[in-house]
Amino acid sequence: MDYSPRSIEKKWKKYWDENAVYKVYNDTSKPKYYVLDMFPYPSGAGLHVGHPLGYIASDIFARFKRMKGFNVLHPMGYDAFGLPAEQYAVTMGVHPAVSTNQNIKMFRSQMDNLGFSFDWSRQVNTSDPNYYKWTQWIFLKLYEHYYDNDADKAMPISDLIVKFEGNGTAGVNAATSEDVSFTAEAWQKMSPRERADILMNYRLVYRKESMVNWCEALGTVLANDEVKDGVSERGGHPVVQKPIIQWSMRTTAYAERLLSGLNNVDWPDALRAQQTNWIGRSEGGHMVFDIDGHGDKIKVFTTRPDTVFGATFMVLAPEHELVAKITTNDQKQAIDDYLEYVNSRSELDRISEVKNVTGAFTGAYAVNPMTEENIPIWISEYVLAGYGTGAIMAVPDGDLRDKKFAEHFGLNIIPVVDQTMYPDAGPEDKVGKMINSGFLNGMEVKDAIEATLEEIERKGIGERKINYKLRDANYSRQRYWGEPVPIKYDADGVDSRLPDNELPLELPEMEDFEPGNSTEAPLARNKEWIHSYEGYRLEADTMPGFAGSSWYFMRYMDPNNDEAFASKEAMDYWESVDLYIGGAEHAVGHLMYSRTWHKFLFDIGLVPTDEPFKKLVNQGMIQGVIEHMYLKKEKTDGFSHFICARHAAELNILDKIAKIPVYVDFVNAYGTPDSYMDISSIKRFIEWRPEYKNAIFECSGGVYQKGEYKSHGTANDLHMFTDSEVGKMSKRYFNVVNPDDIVNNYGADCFRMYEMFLGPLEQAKPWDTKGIEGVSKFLRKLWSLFYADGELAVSDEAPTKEEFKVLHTAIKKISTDIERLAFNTCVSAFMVCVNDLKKLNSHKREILDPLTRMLSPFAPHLAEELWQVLGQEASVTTADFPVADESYLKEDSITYPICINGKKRATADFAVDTSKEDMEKASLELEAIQKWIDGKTIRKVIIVPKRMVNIVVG
RNA sequence: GCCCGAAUGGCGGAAUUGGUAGACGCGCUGGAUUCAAAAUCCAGUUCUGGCAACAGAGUGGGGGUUCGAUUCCCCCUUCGGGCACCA
Repeated sequence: MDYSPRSIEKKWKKYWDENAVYKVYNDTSKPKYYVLDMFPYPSGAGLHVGHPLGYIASDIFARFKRMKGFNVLHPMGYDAFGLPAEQYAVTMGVHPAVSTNQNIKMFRSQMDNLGFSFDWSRQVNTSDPNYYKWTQWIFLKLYEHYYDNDADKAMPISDLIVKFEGNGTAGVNAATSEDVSFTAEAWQKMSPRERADILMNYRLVYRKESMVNWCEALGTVLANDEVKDGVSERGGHPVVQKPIIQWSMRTTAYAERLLSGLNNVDWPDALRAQQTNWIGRSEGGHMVFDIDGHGDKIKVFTTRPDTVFGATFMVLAPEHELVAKITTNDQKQAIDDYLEYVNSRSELDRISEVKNVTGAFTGAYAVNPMTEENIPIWISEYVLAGYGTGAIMAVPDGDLRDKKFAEHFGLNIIPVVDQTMYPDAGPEDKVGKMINSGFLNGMEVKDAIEATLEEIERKGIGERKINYKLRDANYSRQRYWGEPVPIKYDADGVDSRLPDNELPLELPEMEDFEPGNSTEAPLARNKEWIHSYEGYRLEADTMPGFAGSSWYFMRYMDPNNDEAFASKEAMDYWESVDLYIGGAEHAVGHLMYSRTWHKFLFDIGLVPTDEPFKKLVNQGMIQGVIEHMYLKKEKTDGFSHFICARHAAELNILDKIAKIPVYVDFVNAYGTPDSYMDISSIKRFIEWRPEYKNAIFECSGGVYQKGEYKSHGTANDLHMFTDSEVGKMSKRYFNVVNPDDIVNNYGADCFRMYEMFLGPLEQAKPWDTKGIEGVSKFLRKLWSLFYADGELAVSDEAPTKEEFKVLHTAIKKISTDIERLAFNTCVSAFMVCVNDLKKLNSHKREILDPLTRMLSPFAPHLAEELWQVLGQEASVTTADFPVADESYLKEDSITYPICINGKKRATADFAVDTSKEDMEKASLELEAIQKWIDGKTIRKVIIVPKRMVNIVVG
């Protein structure tokens, strides 16, 4: 009988299905382990070989843990709401509900092809009303809480109202959008609308007019992490800043805990660094400057209070609220012109022209509180409205940007830090001695910072302050395909929540779901739905994609509960995710939002842990080979003109060519430095791209056009080198390898093992289809240990010590390597083991039984089949993972390298119990060693047990 | 500009706490089998010199610590990823 992966895999897939082998029960008698994959959004593109990498790794680990006696939760679901799903629907011209369902079916069938051990009965789908009911419910919990800075946790808004009624804002220390203060009496006198507005200032999800990233092409607001390089992450459309009334989530309230929590998780350093950067904590102080002739004051944030004596001007963000107030009549025109210029610029313009110095003078002056001197107030783009207070004290001597600004506009520069003692330091380094700085003169910068902070606190003109780059997340999307926000407004605009028993607030069916070209959301067009509640108007914006994905991992614990998002018992048992595997692209988006949600749910006692994901691993991308043809930018006699890549280099015209990607299978020897196209490949190319049917193809040997090859004299055929590089696997590079094809040719087991064999899980690595032969060969070899010459070969004979040694070496290596997720070396260990057994011609049951169990996480279908061949009844996935017996690994004697000054010069066998003295003596007497120590003194002899003998001579 | 990470044969990559560098696979070379091919099996494969035994060099480059460094420390180069006027 030959190894036939197709029939085996079909058979066992059916068996697993029918016997619900992977169904998980909340069986609290066993220790639990939770292995999670980042769930996919069901796009229409289908999987390529890179996608399943993380799923395969998590599946191997989940199966391993299961065999080690853990009750393993290993679920899968779909992130079906949100922009990508809706964009796909819009481009395909179908309803997102329809396309989402189709895509889910396709994903499911592709995943089923690979033998994953997901418990599909726990599947979640974020666009299912039974699921998003709880997304809305958690949203309302956020809405009903505020962040109490003193308690350092979320507290009910109802508590806050009690405080307002008693003492107004006195004694309230909470995270807010704006500082407000009022008395209890004032609170009593407020209208419902005024009170509602006040409370909004505290809620953890709040509605407010704020500057947002508006993407016209997508017709919606985007969160900061959805904007990359000034354009939308999805589609690369321009993004502008625009003031819109919309919902936000007060992530900033959790900034400090999001930062400190990173110390308690086992995550990759790169990811932690990225989140740390994104949070961007900086210590400094607030300082208040009087404005000459105005009652208003300007508050600034600075990390360098010590340099205040050198603050020779101030800069406000163009959007700063005081700009209009303080601008003098003389300067009004200049300021208006500048504001118009600022408004005309997109995010992309701002980013690409960072170096340009621009600004305008308001005509007003502030008073430097230390020097008492009047300093001019300017506005400029380089001061951001969203960070700090949107205003700075400018110290040309302490900050390069301030310096450039001062030089450009001819403003005063006072040196305040003498850094001559630190020749390598720049102005941004906090070192040097203070000069021209009154009471600070002579102090070191670090001491001066402290002294200034004490001084401003004493004077009452400022205080210590920690600032974060992290911004509150935009929570509204002016799109159709998302969770409706369960909030209604009365005629006065007073907001209120829907009661729990009205949830879910279902997304209405709409034929016309496309985004409008204004900021009005599609749901606003559905008048009937909007006015579902008599006398009220429903919120028309929907929630962003990250809403549903911020808590889905808790739902898997108890997916069908309609009393709670998950029962307390289920959560107390499963607790949190032990291992989370997914792409690094979610570093600051999904992972930041879910941590915030989780900390909030922890604060209000609804989840048992503060952090959701204990250990996290980013799987690396599997890359493809991209082959380019070189096309001259200018046509020749009206024809497109392709040129051999090497010939173009010889002619030195590389700057005059465009690279166009072609299907890799048009190219001979693709992926190598010698990849090239000949006439038959060119013919296939022309068939694919008829617009080039008359194009000229030129290499150093000749020219091909319209089916005719004209040699330059040499007899060579057309041989056009292409340009190979390794890069993303993507439709636009025509280099996508479909896992279904690989599975059809080699089987899922082979595909799984090969993906793991390619390299370390976390590393990017190129796909090479040829290499899979090695794994395929290994599987057939393994099969031949069970069936030799088509006959069942398993024998009940007792194995030799040598056979046991081969087996237990592999068990030891593989079980430690699975634990550290080094699956690539596991596959190597399997190969070594099978090769050795093959050499020993070993077909013994006592060897093959543990080998089969050990194989099961990697090649589950094949392992089941072999398990049955061995005469076992139940599924191998419920068997125990073998344990290495160290007694077989012990050696009677060990071969030691004998080194002279660290260089190996001989080897010698020593019995394990040989004393160090005897080993030293024997080593020095070795003939091969004698010639190396001849005439030299022996300084010492180092003996490292089980490793080596090193003789130091000199 | 700032913050991470990486660099090992022709290629993908191995190498627990510093202890025989190149496991395993691909590719390549030679051989067996075959009428022939595929498949399979065996042997070889870091570089230089040598028929060989063997010798020398060798983990991006330069320095250091050590009996001994792919591994630890300092400097530099290149590549990859992230952030980007954050006061």
